[in-house]
Amino acid sequence: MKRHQTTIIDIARELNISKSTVSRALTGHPNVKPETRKAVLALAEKVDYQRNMLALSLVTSRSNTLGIIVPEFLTSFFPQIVIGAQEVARQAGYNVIVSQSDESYETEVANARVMLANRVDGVLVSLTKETRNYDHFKVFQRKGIPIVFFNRVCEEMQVPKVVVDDYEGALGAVEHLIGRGKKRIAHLAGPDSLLISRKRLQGYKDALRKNGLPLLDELIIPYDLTVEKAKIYVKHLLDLSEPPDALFAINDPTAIEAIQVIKAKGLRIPEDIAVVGFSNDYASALIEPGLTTVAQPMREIGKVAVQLLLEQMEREVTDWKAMTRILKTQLIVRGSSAAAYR
Amino acid sequence: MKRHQTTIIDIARELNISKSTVSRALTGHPNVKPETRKAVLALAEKVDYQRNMLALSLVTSRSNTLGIIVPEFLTSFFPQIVIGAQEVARQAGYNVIVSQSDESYETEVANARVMLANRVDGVLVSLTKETRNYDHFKVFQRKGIPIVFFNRVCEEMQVPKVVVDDYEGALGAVEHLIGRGKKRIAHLAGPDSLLISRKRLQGYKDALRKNGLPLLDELIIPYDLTVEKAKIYVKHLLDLSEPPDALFAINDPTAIEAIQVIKAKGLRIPEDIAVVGFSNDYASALIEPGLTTVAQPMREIGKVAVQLLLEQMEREVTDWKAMTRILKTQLIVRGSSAAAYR
DNA sequence: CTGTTAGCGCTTTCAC
DNA sequence: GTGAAAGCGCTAACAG
Repeated sequence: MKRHQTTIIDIARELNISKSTVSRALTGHPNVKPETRKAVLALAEKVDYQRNMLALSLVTSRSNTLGIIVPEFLTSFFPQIVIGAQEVARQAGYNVIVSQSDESYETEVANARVMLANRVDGVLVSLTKETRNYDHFKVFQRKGIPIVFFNRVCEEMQVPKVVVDDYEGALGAVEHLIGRGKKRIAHLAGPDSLLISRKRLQGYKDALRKNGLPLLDELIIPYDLTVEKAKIYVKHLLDLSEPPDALFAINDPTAIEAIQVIKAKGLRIPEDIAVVGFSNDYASALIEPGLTTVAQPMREIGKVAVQLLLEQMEREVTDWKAMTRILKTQLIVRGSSAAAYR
Repeated sequence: MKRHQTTIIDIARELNISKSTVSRALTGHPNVKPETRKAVLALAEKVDYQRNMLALSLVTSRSNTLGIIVPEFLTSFFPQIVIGAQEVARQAGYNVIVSQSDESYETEVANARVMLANRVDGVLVSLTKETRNYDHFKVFQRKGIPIVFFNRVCEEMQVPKVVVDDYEGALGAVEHLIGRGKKRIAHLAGPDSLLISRKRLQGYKDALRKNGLPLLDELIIPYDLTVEKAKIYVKHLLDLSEPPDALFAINDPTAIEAIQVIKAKGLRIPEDIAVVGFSNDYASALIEPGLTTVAQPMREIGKVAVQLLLEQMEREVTDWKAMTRILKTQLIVRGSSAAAYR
């Protein structure tokens, strides 16, 4: 089915002028007689003319589009970041293509191809938990297309990154638990491939160390971030001969799952076992008890990432700034760690 | 900053053949000598050649892109639909551009423009709660670009629509409450502009009527779906001289807000007042008590919508099928309406 | 102020 | 099997 969309040629013919003049009138070029401009604008409006961005992109070799690749879309975390990103992008006159990789490396590679084929002017990326090879992103660098990582960043690439202070956040969260008198604090950690996992783990470890608590291997469980595994490992922890009296989870979905398991087992939160999560997802204020968590400024992450991207786009190709912007987190104390907050 | 991306001309020059041949080799045209093809493919791979979809789109006047316009991105509802939609779109070889309108009519109009300018081959739309004028979507029809509405549909346009059975869902939910012995059932309804609001309201009314319960105006409160208003109206209901013994909310965020307010007031759920929501958002299983709700098949909605869109795209322009696909809902009973389920 | 021309990267006749 | 040429819709010199 071949459609014919109205073009500047149609308008030119109708008005007996050249298409250049129509183009100029439409783009606000100064050198156009007011009446001519008025006539063009009126006709364009009348026939629902929409400038063909594809053709424009071809001639300017800029698509005016930014790509965003996120690992998943299940909780509100990444959608919130996308909202922030879209806001800044739109203000700067850019469209946004979003694709989610379903935590699959293959899909991520395919998504990167799509972005490339659609000639995005820049791309924002948060990696899947599977990604260990970054060739599909290095291509962007080679082609001079700016790339900015956020949240789940690629360490080996020298490009701008936006993260939160995972180490500080984790440290503060665990010290908070220690402050509530907890002594056997377990950590459900993320996969070692993700930098956020390692940073948060480090924060956990240093918090224990600083406060003279022993670091017990049996209380540190790295896992793959799936709900099913979370459930299994929490059960495992509770069944230890000497179970933990607190649990610091790598993220909120995990912490929430933990709370369900703990409650099902008839234990009291936070008296028997306290729980702290990470991110302050929408759901964390809703569960019972409320989840104490390290809040991340989601929208801000999206905004800053786009700003960094726009800055890169105005630069020369070779001049990559590999700075990392670290945003602050904030501990939000709720009932899962402090009975008074119930 | 002008970048040079590798083109078929570069490859042709390198191999001393014409760009036509390169094009043929790349697209799998039969009339290419095997060796030539092999050489082209090898070089393309080596230089990270990515076919420029913009140029392709220009010549084929198809962008291979579908647009999705959703009203918001705050809960998991629309993101889930997007996931389903992307899945089917990808399988059919289409990319997806997503934009969210922030429940703002203005933004929706802008988003529609973007889709048009980017020459999407088809568009999926769910309206904002503000939208009363549909000119920005009628343009698609006039230009012969297929459009499919889902969830929040436009009644006055003769195009395919995907909805769930809001009437049946609401009816079943309210009858469930009646079955639990509730007699003064309030309804926090959505704005009258949305068909889903009216359908669900109708289901509510008919359920009361069928069961010989009075229809009380003071117990029906249409509102604008904001969290703040939800809170105010729930408080208002609880302060009535004769407060309701159950609450049917237009959606889950509203129901969840209601539960918070009711608990804060020290009333028991479901004994003093039962609550039922709509959609089965991620959070509804997490709150305490669990929220009884009318589950919608989110991913399925996205999938079916894209299927309908693809069907339209294979048709002649004029031949619009205005069928409405109605998907089934399922009542999920949890503690907010039935103590036994706690 | 306006028209003419060239060209962005690609596919697609039409020749050979 | 391959090349030459035209054209998708638009902008950007270059002339007038």
